[in-house]
Amino acid sequence: MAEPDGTQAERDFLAQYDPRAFDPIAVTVDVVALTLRAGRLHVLAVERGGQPFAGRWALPGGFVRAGRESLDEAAARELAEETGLDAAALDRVHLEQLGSYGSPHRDPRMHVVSVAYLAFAPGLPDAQPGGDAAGAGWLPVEAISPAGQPDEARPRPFEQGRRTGAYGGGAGRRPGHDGSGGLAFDHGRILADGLERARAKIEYTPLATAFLGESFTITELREVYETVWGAALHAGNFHRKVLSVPGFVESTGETDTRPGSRGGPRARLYRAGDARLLHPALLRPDREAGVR
Amino acid sequence: MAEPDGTQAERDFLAQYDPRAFDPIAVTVDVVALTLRAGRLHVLAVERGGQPFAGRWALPGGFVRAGRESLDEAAARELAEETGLDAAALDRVHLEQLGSYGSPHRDPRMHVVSVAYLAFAPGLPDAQPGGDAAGAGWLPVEAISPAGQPDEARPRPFEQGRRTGAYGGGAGRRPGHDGSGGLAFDHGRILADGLERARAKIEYTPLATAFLGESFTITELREVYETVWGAALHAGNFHRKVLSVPGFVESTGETDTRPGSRGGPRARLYRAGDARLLHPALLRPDREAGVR
DNA sequence: CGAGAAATACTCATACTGAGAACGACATCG
DNA sequence: CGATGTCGTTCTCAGTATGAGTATTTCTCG
Repeated sequence: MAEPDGTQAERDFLAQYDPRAFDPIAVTVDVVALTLRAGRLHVLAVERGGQPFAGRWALPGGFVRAGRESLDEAAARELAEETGLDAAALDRVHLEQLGSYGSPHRDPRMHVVSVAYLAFAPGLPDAQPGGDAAGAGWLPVEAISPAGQPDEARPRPFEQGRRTGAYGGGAGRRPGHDGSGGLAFDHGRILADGLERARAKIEYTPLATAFLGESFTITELREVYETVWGAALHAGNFHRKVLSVPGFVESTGETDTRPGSRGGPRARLYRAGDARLLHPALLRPDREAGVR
Repeated sequence: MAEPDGTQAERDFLAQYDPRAFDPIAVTVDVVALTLRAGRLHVLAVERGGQPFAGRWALPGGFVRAGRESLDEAAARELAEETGLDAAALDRVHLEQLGSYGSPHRDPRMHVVSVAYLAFAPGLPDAQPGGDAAGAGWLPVEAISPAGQPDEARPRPFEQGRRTGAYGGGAGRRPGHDGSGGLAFDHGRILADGLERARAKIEYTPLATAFLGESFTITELREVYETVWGAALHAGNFHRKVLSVPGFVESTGETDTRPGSRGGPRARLYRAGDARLLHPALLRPDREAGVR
């Protein structure tokens, strides 16, 4: 970048655009962090301590530290604070910018522009309250977002062994159940946008693997797609497709040691390949052609 | 939305996050407005009047009016100011959010978060300086953005009749030719992101028609794709494809009256259909599978 | 009028997709 | 232990989409 002509520029600028007088807009980052727990899609949420929306769930987020961090850094910091993950664990989390929300009255206190981020995380431990939040936890998305699940019904019965306790972490109370069922501010909208982005993104990128551990079976990968898309997929065709797309997954040469829950052979294990884009893409079933 | 408990909240908030002391971040919108002129992709740019980057080209943009407009409204306003279009003409312009840019020092004066928008416009009249810009004009993207054109070479000779004067509008000077060839601030990066988004977006949406007038020929539509993608397409296959995707275009029943430049029959005319998404999509040639 | 160019249509080989079936490994139940 | 059912994996087959090339007709230009 070129060097500015500091003094002169600064004088002009500040005279015309004094932040206090003309531009009292706050900038925050909010994170839609998604993970899979017990075969259901969950989103990280915090319980608001103060007004407005006290006691309601909200997306984790906070103010960008002016002059000291980029938006990406702010999002990573907020995510780390709320999940309690260290840098190494965060490395395995995919984090991308989702979009910005800046209606003048989305926050009743002042004009706040929020830059939303979307995160895909493998199964994570219970969240922990960070910052000024009263509690934090993973919420099943279909419990909050009207657009949480696509039009379809639930994918299939799907009962995995482990605990089904959905509200992990901090508080034992269950805020957000005030009838609206929604998140604070416009976070319901942000979540819906994040979910749509996630559904679209796993079509043409290998990011579905970001929901899984180091190694996984094709069936586990298929369950990620089924859960995120909310639709059942043909197991045989999915298998063929995944193995035929170059760089999607690579074999570890090993076989799953865990016994299948209801019989069947031990599945082979794979790890994420080196592709950044899937070609050809895995398209969602239906999509009802054009018009929608 | 629920009603805030104003007073208490406001006290807490302001105590902790006084805009002046803790959060002097300015919020702007910048617009990557693309159009086709003489078979080449052009971007709307303004010549900077003051420091920093005085005399350099930059994307049109400006501060969001706190408490008075949303980000979308601010972007539409900036675009209207710079192009001089009225509301009716703007209606035919596609405008969508591109992403936000917030590195602490992207503007040397202070921390500025810029929300970038992407606009697709049909051939427009010369731009007019609006606001504090010294000049405004449509610049051929390959003249500025290193990533302006995809890896490929120029699509094909392509010489259309009219004036090739690229720098329309305001000033007769040609700023930006200081050796770097780039735009001010990080606008080169924003432009590159906008171009990539545009290339991707015309794959699965009918937005290529937004670069054309009310009615157009299949060949004109193909030229949009060729220009944006920077690659020649097979005319016959393109024709078959466009007509086979439901809702992409619909026939007007009429035939082009203008004589072809170098012979050939009069082409049939079409208008944009009602599809929002193309299915199946029109994929860019090659894309070199996975890894990239 | 003849050459060349362009709009559109057609052909053919190949690739990808959805649906279904086959087969063998494994668990659980009786 | 054997019957029964589940599940991972592979195959087959038909329908559809794609890339490349060619044919036909209608123009303009010289």
